[in-house]
Amino acid sequence: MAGPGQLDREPEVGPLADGALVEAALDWFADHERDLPWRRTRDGWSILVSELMLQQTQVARVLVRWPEFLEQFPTPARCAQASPAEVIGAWAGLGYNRRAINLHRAASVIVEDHDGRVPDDLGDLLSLPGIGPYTARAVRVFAFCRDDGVVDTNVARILARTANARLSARTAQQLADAAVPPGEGWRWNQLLFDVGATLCRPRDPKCPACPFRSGCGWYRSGRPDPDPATGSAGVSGRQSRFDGSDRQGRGRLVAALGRGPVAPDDLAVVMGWPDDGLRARRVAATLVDDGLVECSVDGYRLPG
DNA sequence: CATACGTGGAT
DNA sequence: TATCCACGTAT
Repeated sequence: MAGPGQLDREPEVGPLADGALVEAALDWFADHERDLPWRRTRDGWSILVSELMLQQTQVARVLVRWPEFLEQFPTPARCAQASPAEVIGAWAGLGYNRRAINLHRAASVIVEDHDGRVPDDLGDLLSLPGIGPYTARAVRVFAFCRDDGVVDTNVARILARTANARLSARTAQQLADAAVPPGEGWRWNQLLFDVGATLCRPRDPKCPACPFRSGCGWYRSGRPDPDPATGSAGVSGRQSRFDGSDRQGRGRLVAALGRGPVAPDDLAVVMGWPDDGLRARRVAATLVDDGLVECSVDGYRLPG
């Protein structure tokens, strides 16, 4: 069935699924593995919390916050028993506060539907609030030693560059899964994270030091523009400005509520829009919708 | 499929 | 000082 269209088809098995390349990469990892504390546990809850934090926060800050959170909420049951306000408080400063609420809700589902243990079934994990394709597979691989491919933005970039193609989400996941050496899911995915973080950077990638260079389609063709990672599935693009955004006001309100309730008359000032009470109430309503904030005639507070 | 979502660091 | 960047999920 050879035809003109075949060359345009996305690959089903990429260059990473190659024995020699796998060996080179595992050797590289043995010498360059980052020493991160969550790599020393296989506890499902600890892994789940670390992955949720690492979605949005730099490693340096998670290093401090992860053990603190787990000390306060060492199990799904202890998290589910706490009030949303306590979990939001423990999340303070990490950003994307909706995820604190989702974590609290996920803990409740884990207690009620899974006997208090983080499930290892992909569908069960995906059905938990705040857990999508990345986190579900990360938990399966890093807590339960499954052989899934874990596609974050770094892995998505590696996949696109080695395949020298812009990939769809489906193809990226397929390539990632196909590349996992059987029985080596944990090591393989951790090493891809480290290659992405230290070598296969968005700009100025360190190709000469990369264990994948001999099989990398983009490198072998001379790294032409455009970078195939640009616009490939799972690779982050540009973002809107934060200063003056609704997000900024949401963050200010949640931070203030962590210190105590806010009266209706203070809302606009707290959110940073002293001359726009309408906007303040509108944006505060989105936080109420998210379950992050409660509102009454007395004012605003975190949900007890 | 494009956009909203937070905070801090890098340039 | 201003701008850009990271990070996956929900919708």
